[in-house]
Amino acid sequence: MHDLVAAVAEPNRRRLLQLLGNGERTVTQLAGNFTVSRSAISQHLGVLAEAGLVTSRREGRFQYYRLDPHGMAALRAELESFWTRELDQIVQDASMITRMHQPRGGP
Amino acid sequence: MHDLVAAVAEPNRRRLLQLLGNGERTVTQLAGNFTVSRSAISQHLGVLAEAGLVTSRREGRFQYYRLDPHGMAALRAELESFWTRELDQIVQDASMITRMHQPRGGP
DNA sequence: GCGACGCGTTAGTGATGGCTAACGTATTGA
DNA sequence: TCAATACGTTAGCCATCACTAACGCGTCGC
Repeated sequence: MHDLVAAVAEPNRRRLLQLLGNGERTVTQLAGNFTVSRSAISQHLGVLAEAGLVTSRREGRFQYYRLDPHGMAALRAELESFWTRELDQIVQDASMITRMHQPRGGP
Repeated sequence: MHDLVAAVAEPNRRRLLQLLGNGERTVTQLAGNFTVSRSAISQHLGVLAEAGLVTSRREGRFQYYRLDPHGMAALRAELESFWTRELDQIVQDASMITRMHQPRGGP
């Protein structure tokens, strides 16, 4: 995977990271939350590991995956370096317009 | 493109959005910042337009592209909904560790 | 009208992605 | 020892991607 952002472009992988936000999980535990096969999840975890976003630990038959804080920090840094002040200004304009079109109690 | 985040997974497209953060640009103006062909840039712009992140306006021979505030807001919302409090906590742990390893004037 | 310009579109190609099915391996409990 | 469990790996398939080259179309200046 040529890019940290590309690693989280896949929705299932994003969901995996969110699940791992609650702590260590085994592959089977994680796979229980998806409709795709356990093999697919294992491969997604491999991608996330190669990207440095997760690490794993062996315990008996179980392979526990957890988030890698360094990798996650790097991802956050890359996202923030992308999201410049200019882009933020554009979004603020959008919320202005939204409020204009929905004057009562917008988000 | 099946996903807003996937639309910005491509580095050239991220760069396009950043360039458009400075205001409207023509295709040739944008393409001047890249090594790939103008056709490639045009296709990337097409992807961004289909994702609702940019709009375009015709003026004579020139096609001006600009950011779409609504789409950019949607992208921001999706990124923020992904980046939960749990993930943020993990990253804070990482910065703690970083400071422990580089005690003097870390980022 | 005519050539130069700005741009979109298309065809084609090589690479990559996501998935399933099947197999292999280590571990556990009986 | 044997079956079940947990997991990785592989092969193979189909879809999608990023890109270039080539063409076509509208627009502008002359």
